[in-house]
Amino acid sequence: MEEGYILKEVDVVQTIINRFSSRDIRLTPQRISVYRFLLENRIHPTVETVYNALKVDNPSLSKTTIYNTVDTLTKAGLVRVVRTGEGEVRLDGYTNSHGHFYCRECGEVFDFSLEGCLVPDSLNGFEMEEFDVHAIGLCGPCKQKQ
Amino acid sequence: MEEGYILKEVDVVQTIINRFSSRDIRLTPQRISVYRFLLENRIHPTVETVYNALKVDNPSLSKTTIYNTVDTLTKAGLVRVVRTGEGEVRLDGYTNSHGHFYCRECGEVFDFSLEGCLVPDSLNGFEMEEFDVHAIGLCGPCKQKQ
DNA sequence: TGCATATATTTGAAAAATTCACATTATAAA
DNA sequence: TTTATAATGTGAATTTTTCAAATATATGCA
Repeated sequence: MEEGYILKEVDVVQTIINRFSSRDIRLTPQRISVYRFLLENRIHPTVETVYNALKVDNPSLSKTTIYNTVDTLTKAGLVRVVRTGEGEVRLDGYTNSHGHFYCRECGEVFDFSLEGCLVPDSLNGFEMEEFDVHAIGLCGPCKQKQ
Repeated sequence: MEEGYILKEVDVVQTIINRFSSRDIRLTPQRISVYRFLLENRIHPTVETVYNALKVDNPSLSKTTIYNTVDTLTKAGLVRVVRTGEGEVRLDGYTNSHGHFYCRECGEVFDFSLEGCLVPDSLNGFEMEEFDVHAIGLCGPCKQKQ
């Protein structure tokens, strides 16, 4: 299965196991639940949101573990840390190329396509490892309410 | 004079006075020195860097004033707050359109042109207020050293 | 020039987010 | 099952940013 796309629910856990195994990431319940939450909830949650959601089923879960897991999965290319223009840290379990729009009214983060946005060529001699595009403004619903 | 370009040293203070006055920003020595530092030092400094640099001539300067000033000048469109992909807050006294490249080795931030990077059209009904592009990687010098 | 008023600065404390050290516990491989 | 290695959880520490309140300053007007 190609990575970066929405998974059928029944496949999720097996997919996570495969991805972790192929990257030599140890399988722990905490890591699986964090990654699963990100794959099944495309809401660009904060660390706090993930923590609160998973604490319900695992009261001993610690926030440090979320930070550690995000770090591990980010380095493995399975998770992206998105920083909104206002500095909030949001998590994304999908690492295919896309931009992020942050609504300053409701706080929601929306994905958008980066077609037409070419990587600049004025950086000769530089080695680009990440390329991020983000926008701030009002989303459709919030714009209409005004 | 068009805004957003490098100023001759002799013009800087008068330019700052004009820009502040036309935006009803009170002229205080602290604000002038912060903005002047950003215009004369295109190094995308941190708040800490600005604070340390200006403290030399004004020992009673407080970091809160830097934060307040950055806030005021950002809202007035004279300063940009740049957040590197790694989350560091950097300041930029130039608000014309350009992207930012962060070197993860030396920490320097480089400007690059955004020509060819079109604002996406897949956001119909949204109101875009800011549009930021940033990259992470190795700058030329750091790449060669490796 | 001096006064009045609104605004800015400073200080120290507080809050929020993230990292750290270390003891405990769990995973994976033999 | 055993063992070595690695991950988790705890609480404290660090870092960055914000806040409230007292003091000081800038600006407009007499």
